[in-house]
Amino acid sequence: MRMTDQRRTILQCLREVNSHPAADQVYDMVRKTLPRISLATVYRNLESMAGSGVILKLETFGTKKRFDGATNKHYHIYCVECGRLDDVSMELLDNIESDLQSVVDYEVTGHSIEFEGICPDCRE
Amino acid sequence: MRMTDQRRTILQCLREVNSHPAADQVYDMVRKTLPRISLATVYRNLESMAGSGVILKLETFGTKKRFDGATNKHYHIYCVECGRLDDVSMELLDNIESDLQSVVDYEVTGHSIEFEGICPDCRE
DNA sequence: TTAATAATAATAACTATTATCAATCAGTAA
DNA sequence: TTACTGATTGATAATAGTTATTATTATTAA
Repeated sequence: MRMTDQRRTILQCLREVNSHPAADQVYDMVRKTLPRISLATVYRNLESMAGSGVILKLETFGTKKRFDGATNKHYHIYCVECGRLDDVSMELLDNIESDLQSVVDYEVTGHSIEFEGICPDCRE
Repeated sequence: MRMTDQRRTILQCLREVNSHPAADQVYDMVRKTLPRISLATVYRNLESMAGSGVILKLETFGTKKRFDGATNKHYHIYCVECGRLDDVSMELLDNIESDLQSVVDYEVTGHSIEFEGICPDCRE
């Protein structure tokens, strides 16, 4: 994988926020540095970096895919009012995968937990 | 909410399978009984029934929304190879919501756990 | 320096879903 | 029963998010 300006800038943007932006939001951020970048380039690179494990792709909230510059596994909470997504500082439940493995025919390879709720702002 | 043939048939189809079909799969099933039903009607009714709690909408796997005729809360496991989605018989972790509530500013209203893995068929 | 390869920008195409709207229907009330 | 009225329908256009295509540009290897 070649390190292009576009790829470097996308990664930089993702790493300097602690939100979990969708592709169009990353596009807006990156355009401040590279105004001529194509939206397709953003999608392409987010996808390939997620594939190689450099970033994390979150397919679990709302309709858009979200991306996360932090690759350490953690859980999330999602605001049902505004779509805001925050990290949750809760220790991982590692044992539930092996618990499940003993009762299911699948080969269990992972799990994720999403909480939902109403964020401080939306509670007025 | 008026009880139309369309609505009744959609609900019936959902209840008689234990898979978690997406809208287009529901459409295919329903058309065996009502060949002239519109895809939009299927979407419309799935959405309204999910809104009123008659069925469950699962927004968490892949790109399509999945629907579940069973409304009792339970966890799921998703095959990363073929997209198959199965119920998991594991007791609900009710306490994790209150655990989280004490460390987060959100008003926590729910949680879901998704496991992923490789289903028996895809392991060959 | 040239040939091969990879990545890009622009945009067309695609998939899933939602909105629009005239026609029809279900449920009630006479 | 029949008439009424708003809910629902089918057909289809529109939209949102994403992916594919393609000609062009940049990088690497020979």
